[in-house]
Amino acid sequence: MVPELPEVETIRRQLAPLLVGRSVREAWGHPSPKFAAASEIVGSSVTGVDRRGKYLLVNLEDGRQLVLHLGMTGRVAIVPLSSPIDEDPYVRAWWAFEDGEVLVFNDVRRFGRLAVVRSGEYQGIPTLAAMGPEPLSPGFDGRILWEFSRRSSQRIKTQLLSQRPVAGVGNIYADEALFRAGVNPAVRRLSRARAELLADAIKDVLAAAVERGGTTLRDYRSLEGIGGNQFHLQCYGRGGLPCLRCGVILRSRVIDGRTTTSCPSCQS
DNA sequence: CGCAGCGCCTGAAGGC
DNA sequence: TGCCTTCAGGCGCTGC
Repeated sequence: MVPELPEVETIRRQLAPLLVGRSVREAWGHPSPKFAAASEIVGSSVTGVDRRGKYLLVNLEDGRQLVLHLGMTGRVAIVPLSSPIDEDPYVRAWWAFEDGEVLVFNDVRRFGRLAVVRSGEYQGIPTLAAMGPEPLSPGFDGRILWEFSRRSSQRIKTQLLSQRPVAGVGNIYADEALFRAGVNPAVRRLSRARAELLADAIKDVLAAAVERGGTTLRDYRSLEGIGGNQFHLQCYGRGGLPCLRCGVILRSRVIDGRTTTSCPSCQS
């Protein structure tokens, strides 16, 4: 639904070859402080596109980065300059390149945002500055989750969504990983053994979703269309339906403001 | 410093 | 059919 790590990574892979080497000739940002910085990179050229958690990092030749967060409903697209960009009321920013194509950032609900920073200087973007390790990197393992949970008073699901123990996990993949690891989303501490199970589940769930091009539910679209992971969800969105492992009816409830689905038996 | 609470947004879906 | 309410939710900000 919402772009989480697999969806942002899918977009990054599609966007990178389309942007690298191009120079911004003209740009516009919605006057809201969330988007207004778009025009600061006129004259800069793109050297690469990276990702940290759910943030897209567009590297510029002048040592700065355009940081994009898609929020819930954000989308990016590359379109010809001749397209009717102004007719879409939800375009929040665009960047026109020398060669006549335009990167468009569309976001109906304006939960997304963008920033232009000196490369790696994220003090103005608190979640990015405090971001935990990339889950598909060697720097992430069960010990990280175990130690974080020892120091935290929050429920494990809320810890994951904070982006601090691990990067890029949102509501869909938190529910999926907790289900597959057999961990109750409401617990506040993890045993070392359960932390290992949860770390492995996070890696498995995210890696599989990246391979499938992300999960397409309501809002997410990659540049090239839709992902395929929605057909492989075992827990998210299945409240009231039988657990695929044990048959007990899955329970949906709100934990710290987030709809959460879990198995009362497998995740006890 | 950690964390709870709140506000931001608007289309979709559900109730009557 | 149409109006009203509720829901979706990532993250920044504020204040304890």
